[in-house]
Amino acid sequence: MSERRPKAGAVTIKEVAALARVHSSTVSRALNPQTRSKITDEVAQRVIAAANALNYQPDRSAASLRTGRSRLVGVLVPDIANLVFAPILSGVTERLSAEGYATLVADAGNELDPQIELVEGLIAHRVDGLILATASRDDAVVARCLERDLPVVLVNRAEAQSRVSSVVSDDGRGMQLAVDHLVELGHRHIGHIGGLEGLSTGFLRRRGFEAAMASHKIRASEAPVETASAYTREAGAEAARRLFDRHPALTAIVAANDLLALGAYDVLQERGLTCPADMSIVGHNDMPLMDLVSPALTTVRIGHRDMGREAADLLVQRMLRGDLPTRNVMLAPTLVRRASTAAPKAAARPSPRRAKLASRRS
Amino acid sequence: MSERRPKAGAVTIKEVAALARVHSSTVSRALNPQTRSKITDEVAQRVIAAANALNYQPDRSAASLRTGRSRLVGVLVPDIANLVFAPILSGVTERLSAEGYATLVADAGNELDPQIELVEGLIAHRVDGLILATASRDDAVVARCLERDLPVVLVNRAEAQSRVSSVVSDDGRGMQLAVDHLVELGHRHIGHIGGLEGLSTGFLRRRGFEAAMASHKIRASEAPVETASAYTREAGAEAARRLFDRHPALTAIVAANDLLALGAYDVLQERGLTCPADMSIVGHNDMPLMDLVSPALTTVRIGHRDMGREAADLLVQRMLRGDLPTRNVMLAPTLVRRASTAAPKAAARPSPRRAKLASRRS
DNA sequence: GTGAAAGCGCTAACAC
DNA sequence: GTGTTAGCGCTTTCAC
Repeated sequence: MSERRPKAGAVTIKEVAALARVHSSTVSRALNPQTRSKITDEVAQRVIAAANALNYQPDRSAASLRTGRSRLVGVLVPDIANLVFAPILSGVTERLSAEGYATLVADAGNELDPQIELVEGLIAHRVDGLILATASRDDAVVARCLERDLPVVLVNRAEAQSRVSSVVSDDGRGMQLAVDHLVELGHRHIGHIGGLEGLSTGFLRRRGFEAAMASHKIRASEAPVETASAYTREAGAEAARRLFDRHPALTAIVAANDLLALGAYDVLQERGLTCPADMSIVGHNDMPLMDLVSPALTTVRIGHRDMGREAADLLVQRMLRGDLPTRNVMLAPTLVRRASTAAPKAAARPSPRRAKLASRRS
Repeated sequence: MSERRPKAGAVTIKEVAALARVHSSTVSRALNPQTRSKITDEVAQRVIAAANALNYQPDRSAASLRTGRSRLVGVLVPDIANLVFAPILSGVTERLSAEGYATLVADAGNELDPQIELVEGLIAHRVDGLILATASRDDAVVARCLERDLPVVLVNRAEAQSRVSSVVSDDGRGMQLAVDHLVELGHRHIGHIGGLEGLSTGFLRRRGFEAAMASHKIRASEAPVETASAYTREAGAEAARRLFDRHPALTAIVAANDLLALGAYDVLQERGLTCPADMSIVGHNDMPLMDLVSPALTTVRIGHRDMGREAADLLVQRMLRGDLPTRNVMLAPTLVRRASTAAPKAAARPSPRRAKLASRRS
């Protein structure tokens, strides 16, 4: 018929059936844990022996066609080369493969159109579910999946309305930890390099920063915010420049993520300033290697691997039963104190309160 | 029949055919670029309009079952959380998705059994080909794929015998660059922290180191090697300790990769030594962030993203035509000079040649 | 408990 | 150029 070259070793269920001298449907039943009980032990053993002898692997695309379930899960990440997604992917694939699912990874960027296109491609492969690390606060991909009744779980970034389950870090709490730490060191003029407002991480961390500053009775005018145009070192540097230029009294920066913080490092260097002597900096994420940059970055640690695992668990449950309520899991972040934060220079703006707070440091 | 919940929007070819008032096979032909020419333009337009109206996506598992081709490619990485594999994956998925393939990523570790199991799983999904970033110098997974006539391309690590196509960096050349640089700075006692000898990277870089040292007429006794038990910072630290303890005259280290070099950093720190004043260190790979560690790491840069792209290209061609000769592509590495290398301390071992070489530095 | 038979959605060989 | 038909390999209903 076609010129398709049959893969050597692509053993079919019929060959196994012939070897075990049973019907192919019996082979199917014997090999499926769900239906194994319907078969005599003796026959089942014979089938299993035959399957092993031939190194039989059921064709999943045939099974998928028949059952409507592919045991394939799609994962969309905005940038596979960005270091924070590596541990997320690691957690996701670990858990999914343990549950018998294979993972289709798509590097989808931040634009909607390619994302939709990639999702359509994944749907064409009849994925049983989707994990999105790309979600915006109002995500069109989520809407599309909802229409199609395709199980989805969000990871790292959540939607504003909780239409689907998600696993994220408690971003507000993370910012409170960061600000508390700086205030404790004696800082009162703290700036924020914000992430994109369209993403939950950008939005909630900015709000968390403002709330945390307010909780210390610091006026908004002494808590300036500059929003970066992307989660990159370069965009972080640009925002840091604006912040430093407009607010020379600043003694500390809280960045919405580590890459933005590293951009601030670059600006300090280009201006001949040093961290933490001239400026304290706090990041967010604790990406790999943040303990080795110079100065080692004080940052809010998120358990990205756990986040990936949890998201995979949620998705597996949702794929098993479609009627489960959506769950929005928040993981607790922790502050990792390193060398990029210290008390502000005493000379900067002497004040009784300042001196008192500053003296607290060990 | 079954209790399978039909996915909303899972439009079949028959529905498209009904809407376009043609037979399903005509729809298939009209939508397939290969067979489109067999159809009248007018009918084709009608079919395409109907397909768009219904948002039709052909079921790839059905097509796969019929054609024997799944448009699925499996990628095996030894550690998805290891930063060097992120850019490789990025290049691979970029190129594969451009060619219409989806990528099944498996985090396979370094053990053979789980690797085989994962590959069997990928084969069950009827992948059209495999990209292995996991290969050992004599790889059992490759053997298995060869038996099954499954297209494979190796990336980053090659086999000793070139049974299949591969894309790797020229590891020997990389080591020559590293050693040349150190010798030029005045170093004569240079140690090597080697990678696993069972992997081409470990084996060829160690041999490259020895050859490069010999090319400078440095005796093997002044070019000691310690092999690390894994490509990790911790294993690098252990090997560095052995090297320093046994060869106190050493003034420089060339590590088989960046992580091992960072392990050497850790040992210098624990012994109160500084790099590059007391010891110069060169890495290999130029992973992300190596410019930001302290001191910024001098290292051999490999174009991992390009490597991934090339490997994907090779695989696509191999999947199209099975009779292509194997190709073993070597990418040229470059040396990135940063702050972790400098001339050895003049005091260390004064000698006329040493002084002369050292004086060369700018 | 096992066999027989149908059919998932698609494509390609074969008619006309 | 288009319709008809068969069948990819599997699972599941239906018979016995």
